[in-house]
Amino acid sequence: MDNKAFFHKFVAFTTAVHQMTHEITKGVKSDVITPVQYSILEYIAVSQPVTLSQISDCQHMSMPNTSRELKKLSEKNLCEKFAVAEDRRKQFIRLSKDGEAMMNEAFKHIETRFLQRIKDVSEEELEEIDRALDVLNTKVFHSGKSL
Amino acid sequence: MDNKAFFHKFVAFTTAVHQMTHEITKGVKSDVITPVQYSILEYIAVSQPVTLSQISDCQHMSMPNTSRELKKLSEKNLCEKFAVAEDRRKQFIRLSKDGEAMMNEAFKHIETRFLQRIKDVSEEELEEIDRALDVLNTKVFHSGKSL
DNA sequence: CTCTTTACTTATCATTTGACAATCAAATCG
DNA sequence: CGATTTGATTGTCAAATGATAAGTAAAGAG
Repeated sequence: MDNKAFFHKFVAFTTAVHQMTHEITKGVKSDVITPVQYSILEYIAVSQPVTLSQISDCQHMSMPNTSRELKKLSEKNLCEKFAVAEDRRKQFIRLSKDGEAMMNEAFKHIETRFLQRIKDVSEEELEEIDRALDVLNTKVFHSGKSL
Repeated sequence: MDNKAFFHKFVAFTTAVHQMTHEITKGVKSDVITPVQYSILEYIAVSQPVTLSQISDCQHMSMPNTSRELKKLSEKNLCEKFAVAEDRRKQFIRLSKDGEAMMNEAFKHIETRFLQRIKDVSEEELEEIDRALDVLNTKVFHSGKSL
Protein backbone atom coordinates (compact mmCIF):
# COMPACT_ATOMS: atom_id res chain seq x y z
CA MET A 1 0.00 0.00 0.00
CA ASP A 2 1.24 3.45 -0.91
CA ASN A 3 2.04 5.26 2.31
CA LYS A 4 2.02 8.67 0.71
CA ALA A 5 -1.43 8.22 -0.74
CA PHE A 6 -2.63 6.69 2.49
CA PHE A 7 -1.38 9.69 4.41
CA HIS A 8 -3.21 12.07 2.11
CA LYS A 9 -6.39 10.11 2.45
CA PHE A 10 -5.99 10.25 6.17
CA VAL A 11 -5.47 14.00 6.20
CA ALA A 12 -8.56 14.47 4.07
CA PHE A 13 -10.47 12.28 6.48
CA THR A 14 -9.48 14.16 9.62
CA THR A 15 -10.28 17.42 7.85
CA ALA A 16 -13.75 16.09 7.08
CA VAL A 17 -14.21 15.04 10.69
CA HIS A 18 -13.26 18.49 11.92
CA GLN A 19 -15.50 20.09 9.37
CA MET A 20 -18.47 17.96 10.36
CA THR A 21 -17.85 18.48 14.06
CA HIS A 22 -17.93 22.18 13.47
CA GLU A 23 -21.17 22.02 11.50
CA ILE A 24 -22.89 19.79 13.98
CA THR A 25 -21.88 21.77 17.06
CA LYS A 26 -22.41 25.18 15.51
CA GLY A 27 -24.63 27.33 17.66
CA VAL A 28 -24.97 24.91 20.57
CA LYS A 29 -22.64 26.95 22.71
CA SER A 30 -24.62 29.06 25.12
CA ASP A 31 -23.71 32.71 24.77
CA VAL A 32 -22.83 33.09 28.43
CA ILE A 33 -19.62 31.09 27.96
CA THR A 34 -16.61 31.40 25.69
CA PRO A 35 -15.48 28.66 23.28
CA VAL A 36 -12.70 27.57 25.62
CA GLN A 37 -15.12 27.39 28.50
CA TYR A 38 -17.51 25.28 26.46
CA SER A 39 -14.73 22.92 25.59
CA ILE A 40 -13.84 22.57 29.26
CA LEU A 41 -17.43 21.88 30.21
CA GLU A 42 -17.67 19.25 27.50
CA TYR A 43 -14.60 17.56 28.89
CA ILE A 44 -15.91 17.67 32.44
CA ALA A 45 -19.27 16.35 31.27
CA VAL A 46 -17.83 13.17 29.82
CA SER A 47 -15.04 12.62 32.33
CA GLN A 48 -16.26 13.90 35.67
CA PRO A 49 -15.09 13.97 38.28
CA VAL A 50 -11.79 15.45 37.06
CA THR A 51 -9.03 17.41 38.73
CA LEU A 52 -7.73 20.75 37.57
CA SER A 53 -4.50 19.16 36.42
CA GLN A 54 -6.38 16.70 34.23
CA ILE A 55 -8.27 19.51 32.56
CA SER A 56 -5.02 21.37 32.12
CA ASP A 57 -3.39 18.34 30.48
CA CYS A 58 -6.25 17.32 28.24
CA GLN A 59 -7.21 20.80 27.13
CA HIS A 60 -3.58 21.72 26.60
CA MET A 61 -3.69 24.85 28.67
CA SER A 62 -1.53 26.07 31.52
CA MET A 63 -2.57 25.58 35.11
CA PRO A 64 -2.99 29.30 35.76
CA ASN A 65 -5.24 29.74 32.76
CA THR A 66 -7.19 26.62 33.55
CA SER A 67 -7.67 27.82 37.09
CA ARG A 68 -8.90 31.17 35.86
CA GLU A 69 -11.43 29.73 33.43
CA LEU A 70 -12.66 27.27 36.01
CA LYS A 71 -13.14 30.07 38.44
CA LYS A 72 -15.28 31.89 35.91
CA LEU A 73 -17.31 28.75 35.32
CA SER A 74 -17.82 28.33 39.04
CA GLU A 75 -18.93 31.93 39.35
CA LYS A 76 -21.47 31.24 36.64
CA ASN A 77 -22.62 28.26 38.70
CA LEU A 78 -21.85 25.81 35.94
CA CYS A 79 -19.43 23.64 37.87
CA GLU A 80 -18.40 22.89 41.42
CA LYS A 81 -15.22 21.95 43.19
CA PHE A 82 -14.91 19.24 45.83
CA ALA A 83 -12.08 18.38 48.11
CA VAL A 84 -10.33 15.09 47.45
CA ALA A 85 -10.01 13.04 50.63
CA GLU A 86 -6.72 11.30 49.80
CA ASP A 87 -4.86 14.41 48.72
CA ARG A 88 -5.96 17.71 50.07
CA ARG A 89 -4.07 19.66 47.43
CA LYS A 90 -6.34 18.26 44.76
CA GLN A 91 -9.87 19.14 43.87
CA PHE A 92 -12.50 17.19 42.02
CA ILE A 93 -14.55 19.19 39.61
CA ARG A 94 -18.06 18.30 38.56
CA LEU A 95 -20.83 19.98 36.64
CA SER A 96 -23.36 21.73 38.83
CA LYS A 97 -27.07 21.22 38.31
CA ASP A 98 -27.10 24.20 35.95
CA GLY A 99 -24.02 22.92 34.19
CA GLU A 100 -25.60 19.51 33.69
CA ALA A 101 -28.70 21.15 32.31
CA MET A 102 -26.71 23.26 29.89
CA MET A 103 -24.62 20.36 28.63
CA ASN A 104 -27.62 18.04 28.33
CA GLU A 105 -29.26 20.68 26.22
CA ALA A 106 -26.14 21.03 24.09
CA PHE A 107 -25.72 17.28 23.61
CA LYS A 108 -29.39 16.95 22.75
CA HIS A 109 -28.95 19.46 19.94
CA ILE A 110 -25.87 17.71 18.69
CA GLU A 111 -27.52 14.32 18.83
CA THR A 112 -30.53 15.58 16.92
CA ARG A 113 -28.32 16.91 14.14
CA PHE A 114 -26.33 13.72 14.14
CA LEU A 115 -29.44 11.55 13.80
CA GLN A 116 -30.66 13.87 11.07
CA ARG A 117 -27.44 13.26 9.24
CA ILE A 118 -27.66 9.49 9.35
CA LYS A 119 -31.41 9.22 8.94
CA ASP A 120 -31.21 7.86 5.40
CA VAL A 121 -28.62 5.27 6.23
CA SER A 122 -29.87 1.69 6.22
CA GLU A 123 -29.50 -0.67 9.16
CA GLU A 124 -26.80 -2.70 7.40
CA GLU A 125 -24.87 0.42 6.59
CA LEU A 126 -25.06 1.48 10.21
CA GLU A 127 -23.54 -1.85 11.18
CA GLU A 128 -20.87 -1.23 8.59
CA ILE A 129 -20.16 2.23 9.97
CA ASP A 130 -20.06 0.79 13.44
CA ARG A 131 -17.42 -1.72 12.42
CA ALA A 132 -15.47 1.00 10.65
CA LEU A 133 -15.46 3.06 13.84
CA ASP A 134 -14.19 0.05 15.76
CA VAL A 135 -11.41 -0.56 13.29
CA LEU A 136 -10.17 3.02 13.37
CA ASN A 137 -10.55 3.31 17.11
CA THR A 138 -8.52 0.24 17.86
CA LYS A 139 -5.92 0.40 15.08
CA VAL A 140 -5.27 4.10 14.64
CA PHE A 141 -6.71 6.35 17.28
CA HIS A 142 -6.62 3.90 20.11
CA SER A 143 -7.07 6.19 23.09
CA GLY A 144 -4.06 6.04 25.31
CA LYS A 145 -1.72 4.80 22.63
CA SER A 146 1.58 6.52 23.04
CA LEU A 147 2.56 8.89 20.30
CA MET B 1 -29.08 -0.71 16.43
CA ASP B 2 -29.26 1.55 19.44
CA ASN B 3 -29.07 5.12 18.22
CA LYS B 4 -28.17 6.49 21.62
CA ALA B 5 -25.21 4.15 22.03
CA PHE B 6 -24.20 4.75 18.45
CA PHE B 7 -24.20 8.48 19.05
CA HIS B 8 -21.96 8.11 22.08
CA LYS B 9 -19.58 5.92 20.20
CA PHE B 10 -19.48 8.52 17.51
CA VAL B 11 -18.76 11.34 19.93
CA ALA B 12 -15.96 9.33 21.49
CA PHE B 13 -14.58 8.74 18.03
CA THR B 14 -14.55 12.36 16.97
CA THR B 15 -12.96 13.26 20.29
CA ALA B 16 -10.22 10.73 19.62
CA VAL B 17 -9.69 12.15 16.15
CA HIS B 18 -9.35 15.66 17.51
CA GLN B 19 -7.03 14.44 20.21
CA MET B 20 -4.80 12.63 17.76
CA THR B 21 -4.77 15.55 15.35
CA HIS B 22 -3.58 17.74 18.14
CA GLU B 23 -0.83 15.32 19.15
CA ILE B 24 0.37 14.79 15.64
CA THR B 25 0.42 18.47 14.68
CA LYS B 26 1.82 19.69 17.97
CA GLY B 27 4.87 21.84 17.42
CA VAL B 28 4.76 21.92 13.64
CA LYS B 29 3.45 25.45 13.60
CA SER B 30 6.30 27.82 12.90
CA ASP B 31 6.55 30.44 15.59
CA VAL B 32 6.28 33.32 13.15
CA ILE B 33 2.59 32.63 12.59
CA THR B 34 -0.43 32.35 14.86
CA PRO B 35 -2.67 29.26 15.07
CA VAL B 36 -5.35 30.89 12.92
CA GLN B 37 -2.77 31.84 10.34
CA TYR B 38 -1.43 28.29 10.26
CA SER B 39 -4.90 26.97 9.73
CA ILE B 40 -5.42 29.36 6.83
CA LEU B 41 -2.13 28.33 5.26
CA GLU B 42 -3.07 24.68 5.61
CA TYR B 43 -6.32 25.38 3.82
CA ILE B 44 -4.60 27.31 1.04
CA ALA B 45 -2.01 24.56 0.70
CA VAL B 46 -4.57 21.86 -0.07
CA SER B 47 -7.04 23.99 -2.01
CA GLN B 48 -5.07 26.62 -3.87
CA PRO B 49 -5.81 28.72 -5.67
CA VAL B 50 -8.60 30.04 -3.43
CA THR B 51 -10.38 33.35 -3.12
CA LEU B 52 -10.67 35.35 0.04
CA SER B 53 -14.37 34.53 0.26
CA GLN B 54 -13.65 30.83 0.14
CA ILE B 55 -11.21 31.11 2.99
CA SER B 56 -13.71 33.17 4.91
CA ASP B 57 -16.42 30.52 4.41
CA CYS B 58 -14.33 27.48 5.12
CA GLN B 59 -12.47 28.89 8.08
CA HIS B 60 -15.64 30.37 9.51
CA MET B 61 -14.29 33.83 9.92
CA SER B 62 -15.60 37.19 8.79
CA MET B 63 -14.32 38.82 5.63
CA PRO B 64 -12.68 41.70 7.47
CA ASN B 65 -10.79 39.37 9.75
CA THR B 66 -9.84 37.08 6.91
CA SER B 67 -8.58 40.05 4.96
CA ARG B 68 -6.52 41.20 7.91
CA GLU B 69 -4.89 37.81 8.54
CA LEU B 70 -4.19 37.35 4.86
CA LYS B 71 -2.56 40.73 4.74
CA LYS B 72 -0.28 39.68 7.58
CA LEU B 73 0.57 36.44 5.79
CA SER B 74 1.37 38.38 2.63
CA GLU B 75 3.57 40.74 4.59
CA LYS B 76 5.42 37.70 5.91
CA ASN B 77 5.84 36.57 2.31
CA LEU B 78 4.00 33.33 2.90
CA CYS B 79 1.28 33.81 0.34
CA GLU B 80 0.54 35.90 -2.71
CA LYS B 81 -2.52 37.42 -4.32
CA PHE B 82 -3.32 37.27 -8.01
CA ALA B 83 -5.97 39.05 -10.00
CA VAL B 84 -8.72 36.90 -11.43
CA ALA B 85 -9.23 37.61 -15.10
CA GLU B 86 -12.98 36.92 -15.23
CA ASP B 87 -13.87 39.02 -12.22
CA ARG B 88 -11.63 41.84 -11.20
CA ARG B 89 -13.20 42.11 -7.76
CA LYS B 90 -11.84 38.70 -6.88
CA GLN B 91 -8.36 37.57 -6.03
CA PHE B 92 -6.76 34.21 -6.15
CA ILE B 93 -4.50 33.38 -3.27
CA ARG B 94 -1.61 30.96 -3.43
CA LEU B 95 1.29 30.04 -1.24
CA SER B 96 4.49 31.85 -2.06
CA LYS B 97 7.76 29.99 -2.39
CA ASP B 98 8.41 30.54 1.30
CA GLY B 99 4.90 29.50 2.16
CA GLU B 100 5.25 26.29 0.17
CA ALA B 101 8.51 25.57 1.91
CA MET B 102 7.00 26.13 5.33
CA MET B 103 3.97 23.96 4.66
CA ASN B 104 6.01 21.20 3.06
CA GLU B 105 8.12 21.17 6.17
CA ALA B 106 5.03 21.04 8.37
CA PHE B 107 3.40 18.26 6.38
CA LYS B 108 6.64 16.31 6.41
CA HIS B 109 6.67 16.40 10.20
CA ILE B 110 3.06 15.37 10.39
CA GLU B 111 3.58 12.56 7.92
CA THR B 112 6.56 11.26 9.84
CA ARG B 113 4.56 11.13 13.04
CA PHE B 114 1.67 9.53 11.24
CA LEU B 115 3.86 6.81 9.76
CA GLN B 116 5.42 6.31 13.18
CA ARG B 117 1.97 5.72 14.56
CA ILE B 118 1.00 3.09 12.02
CA LYS B 119 4.41 1.45 11.73
CA ASP B 120 3.34 -1.69 13.60
CA VAL B 121 0.20 -2.16 11.58
CA SER B 122 0.25 -5.07 9.14
CA GLU B 123 -0.49 -4.72 5.45
CA GLU B 124 -3.88 -6.41 5.83
CA GLU B 125 -4.80 -4.12 8.66
CA LEU B 126 -3.84 -1.13 6.55
CA GLU B 127 -6.23 -2.36 3.88
CA GLU B 128 -8.85 -2.71 6.56
CA ILE B 129 -8.26 0.82 7.80
CA ASP B 130 -8.38 2.04 4.25
CA ARG B 131 -11.78 0.47 3.74
CA ALA B 132 -12.98 1.89 7.06
CA LEU B 133 -11.95 5.37 5.94
CA ASP B 134 -13.87 4.89 2.72
CA VAL B 135 -16.97 3.76 4.55
CA LEU B 136 -16.99 6.72 6.90
CA ASN B 137 -16.10 9.18 4.20
CA THR B 138 -18.91 8.15 1.92
CA LYS B 139 -21.62 7.32 4.46
CA VAL B 140 -21.11 9.83 7.23
CA PHE B 141 -18.74 12.65 6.47
CA HIS B 142 -19.27 12.80 2.78
CA SER B 143 -17.84 16.18 1.98
CA GLY B 144 -20.48 18.45 0.60
CA LYS B 145 -23.40 16.57 2.12
CA SER B 146 -25.92 19.10 3.30
CA LEU B 147 -26.39 19.33 7.01
C1' DC C 1 -27.28 54.60 -17.23
C1' DT C 2 -28.70 54.24 -12.31
C1' DC C 3 -29.29 50.93 -8.54
C1' DT C 4 -27.97 47.07 -6.14
C1' DT C 5 -25.14 43.44 -5.02
C1' DT C 6 -20.70 41.26 -4.53
C1' DA C 7 -15.77 41.03 -3.17
C1' DC C 8 -12.76 42.98 -0.56
C1' DT C 9 -10.35 46.62 2.54
C1' DT C 10 -9.49 49.68 6.41
C1' DA C 11 -10.06 51.10 10.91
C1' DT C 12 -11.41 50.48 15.53
C1' DC C 13 -12.86 48.19 19.76
C1' DA C 14 -13.78 44.76 23.32
C1' DT C 15 -12.97 40.26 24.63
C1' DT C 16 -10.50 36.10 24.81
C1' DT C 17 -6.58 33.72 25.13
C1' DG C 18 -1.79 32.54 26.28
C1' DA C 19 2.33 33.27 28.88
C1' DC C 20 4.83 34.40 33.03
C1' DA C 21 6.14 35.49 37.84
C1' DA C 22 5.10 34.95 42.43
C1' DT C 23 2.74 32.72 46.04
C1' DC C 24 0.66 29.04 49.05
C1' DA C 25 -0.34 24.76 51.21
C1' DA C 26 -0.16 19.89 51.23
C1' DA C 27 2.53 15.81 50.08
C1' DT C 28 6.71 13.36 49.63
C1' DC C 29 11.65 12.54 49.69
C1' DG C 30 16.11 11.99 51.94
C1' DC D 1 13.03 16.95 60.58
C1' DG D 2 14.08 20.22 56.44
C1' DA D 3 14.06 20.34 51.41
C1' DT D 4 11.74 19.51 47.32
C1' DT D 5 7.91 18.53 44.52
C1' DT D 6 3.10 18.75 43.34
C1' DG D 7 -1.52 20.97 42.73
C1' DA D 8 -3.57 24.99 42.62
C1' DT D 9 -4.27 30.30 42.94
C1' DT D 10 -3.64 35.22 41.97
C1' DG D 11 -2.20 38.99 39.31
C1' DT D 12 -0.46 41.07 35.32
C1' DC D 13 0.66 41.62 30.51
C1' DA D 14 0.66 41.34 25.55
C1' DA D 15 -1.09 39.23 21.67
C1' DA D 16 -4.76 37.03 19.11
C1' DT D 17 -9.30 36.92 17.94
C1' DG D 18 -14.06 38.38 16.92
C1' DA D 19 -17.27 41.86 15.85
C1' DT D 20 -18.83 46.02 13.73
C1' DA D 21 -19.01 50.28 10.98
C1' DA D 22 -17.74 52.48 6.95
C1' DG D 23 -15.74 52.65 2.53
C1' DT D 24 -14.12 51.29 -2.45
C1' DA D 25 -14.44 49.28 -6.82
C1' DA D 26 -16.23 46.07 -10.06
C1' DA D 27 -20.21 43.34 -11.70
C1' DG D 28 -24.87 42.65 -12.68
C1' DA D 29 -29.89 43.95 -12.85
C1' DG D 30 -33.56 46.76 -14.49
